[in-house]
Amino acid sequence: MQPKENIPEKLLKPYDPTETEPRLYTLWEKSCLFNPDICIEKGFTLPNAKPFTIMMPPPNVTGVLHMGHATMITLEDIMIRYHRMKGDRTLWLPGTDHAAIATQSKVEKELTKTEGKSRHDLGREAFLEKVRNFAQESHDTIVRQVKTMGASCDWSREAFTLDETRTGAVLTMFKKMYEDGLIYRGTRVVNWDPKGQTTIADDEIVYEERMAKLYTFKYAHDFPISISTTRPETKVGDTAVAVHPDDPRYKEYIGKTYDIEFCGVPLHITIVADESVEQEFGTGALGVTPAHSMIDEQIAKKHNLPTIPVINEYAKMTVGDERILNKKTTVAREAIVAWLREEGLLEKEEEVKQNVATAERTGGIIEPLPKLQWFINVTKPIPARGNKTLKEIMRGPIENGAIKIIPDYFNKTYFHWIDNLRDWCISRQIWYGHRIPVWYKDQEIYVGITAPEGEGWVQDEDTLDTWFSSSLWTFSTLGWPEKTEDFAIYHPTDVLETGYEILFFWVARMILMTGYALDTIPFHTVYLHGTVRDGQGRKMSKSLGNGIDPLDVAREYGADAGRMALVVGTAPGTDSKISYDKIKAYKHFANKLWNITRFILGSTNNEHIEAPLLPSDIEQLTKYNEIAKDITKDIEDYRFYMASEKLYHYVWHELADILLEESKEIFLSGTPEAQNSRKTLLQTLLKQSLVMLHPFMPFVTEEIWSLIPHAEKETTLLMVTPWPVH
RNA sequence: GCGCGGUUAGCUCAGUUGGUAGAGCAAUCCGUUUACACCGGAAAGGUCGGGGGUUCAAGUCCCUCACCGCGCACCA
Repeated sequence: MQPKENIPEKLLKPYDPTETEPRLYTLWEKSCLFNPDICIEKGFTLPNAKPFTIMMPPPNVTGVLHMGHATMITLEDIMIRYHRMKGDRTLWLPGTDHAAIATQSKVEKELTKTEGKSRHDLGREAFLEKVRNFAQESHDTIVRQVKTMGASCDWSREAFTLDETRTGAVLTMFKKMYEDGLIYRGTRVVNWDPKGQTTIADDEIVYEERMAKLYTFKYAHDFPISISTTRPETKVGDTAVAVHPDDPRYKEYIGKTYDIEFCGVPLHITIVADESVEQEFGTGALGVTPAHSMIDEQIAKKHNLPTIPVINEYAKMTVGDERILNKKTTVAREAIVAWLREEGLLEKEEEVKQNVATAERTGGIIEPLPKLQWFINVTKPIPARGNKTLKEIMRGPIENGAIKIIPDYFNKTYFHWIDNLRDWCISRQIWYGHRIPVWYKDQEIYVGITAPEGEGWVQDEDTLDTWFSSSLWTFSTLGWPEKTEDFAIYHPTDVLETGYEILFFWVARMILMTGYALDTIPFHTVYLHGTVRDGQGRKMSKSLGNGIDPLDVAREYGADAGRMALVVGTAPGTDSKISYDKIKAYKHFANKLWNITRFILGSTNNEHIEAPLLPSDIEQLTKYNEIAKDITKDIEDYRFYMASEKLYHYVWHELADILLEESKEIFLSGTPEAQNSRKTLLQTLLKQSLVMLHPFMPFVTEEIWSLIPHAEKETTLLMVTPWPVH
């Protein structure tokens, strides 16, 4: 008998996530239980409970969130909800990143497109106003998306990398590092992006393989050595030719100097010997252009060679006659090749594959230029840290296991990166970001949080690399440099969950800043997720039109389904594929839970039943407890892909397919004792399953929880119901 | 060039300390008896990339080769 009149009406229809999810999120928010203080106040968390903290990697305010963000939100919410239910003092602090270059270039592009203006037409303040508006809109969209996915983060503590508190932290850190001699200003060849009109960091460069021509020629007829280059136009800035000291072909020329005229430009070339020159490559001789190549700059330094800049910030030539002066490098290249041909100096021309350095954000081709910039010295011993260098500070916690990276094979990649690390150029010639807190007056320099007293001080025009502020994230979010209670309780944080592609950009630099400023680590565990690809394994991109919008997923299938699809079968560090087929499967699963509930409520007349269990049913409960323990272990060990799959399997193929099916027979012809025992069992197993599924599928489980009968001691909100396994 | 992954059922991927392989999706057959067709049942499908080694025992450890992907560097 199924007395339908006792079943809540909505349970008689299929589960409807679109109606349920927004309603429940509002309910959760109203309860304020995303805030750990309130959890303590209401008695769901003990005041002396162990803290568990995750700082949400702040999404860039450049637009909307994609499936990668959805993965991040899902994994973090799983951990957070699990720990909250376990009774930990659980804080998940959300925020957004101003993403300096990315955001500015987006607004600039839009400005050019719609109004045909550049940022200089508007001026610094007016342009910044536009960027701020854009960032605000983008922020609001992002917050909506994060909420749609069910993230149980504490909005009362929300942070932005460019808000007042975070700016205070950034400026304080800059000053501190400057005073410790770790931040310095110097002229060095840097990666200049002519399109974005700014320097960029080494790891903001994307290499694109292209075909290029490698030209072999002599500077002049009376010059003894041939050289090869793909960039003949830079040769007007050459001050030396480097050869290997053991190369018999060139030994006799080492130390000699030559005065020549190269396409109308007088050159003074010294032949130097340098071990770094490969004898087998090209002619075995390297034309040294100290101003426009990082390698050449090093050679020039070693041999005390002069540096002659010949290319400006717009990638135009600054020397020569009308053939090349003020011409774009590419145009000048052709002019010089034509001249070489005319003069009969060109010996060889061959097609080679070449990696061209381009700027990640603008796509501009990088022009190495000598520029006066601010740098962080990563190899200077720091007395306050036992004379360790920043490189060593970054290396230490990974080496000694204080920070664990999951999966651990990323350790090697991490060390490899540190080994190749050069000083970090932190100044950017853009407007959106933290302006460098340095003021100049004549020969004087002032570094401070606020402008110096007195007349005539001019602030540095540049802003800081966006990763400078991101690297303070685990503690700037807690109010540092103020000695806040939050900081005392929640730092170091527990887990940093992010994509492996920003291991160096961000993770390493957080370790650097935290080690330097606080002499501790920012987090104990780094969980790296892979890139989410489409069903065919392609990266999701706008141009391919294969992106999946998390909001669409929530609307069509429910956020729960999207979350499960992102987590089941997704091992850390490994790229995963997502398709609507997979998402649909978990929508069906939510509905399965719904129907299981309907059956159980129908069979128990929607009453809470606590009857003695028959031995066979006790056995079922024991079996469940085993599985629950196993799943809890999986969660503790960050195997969310396994935990979620096991839960899915248990609910569908044990609880539904076996237990529910055999219950039908019991309810039809079993003894009253057997019936009551089974009713108790089913109710217990359903509730336990809901509890354990909650971190993975928070909405449908919370909704069912609100529809089923409970014992008096049970809490009304599933999200703060205690985890059954300890 | 240096380094890191991957190669397991048609597809996507699991396989935690070595004990002769698992899930989802798809495909096949049967079933609509009141939780659910967003369903149930059944069967099918893999010499775990090739080769070699260690071991009583290897997808799992070691060596080697091949292919795919990625990172870093070089890019005269």
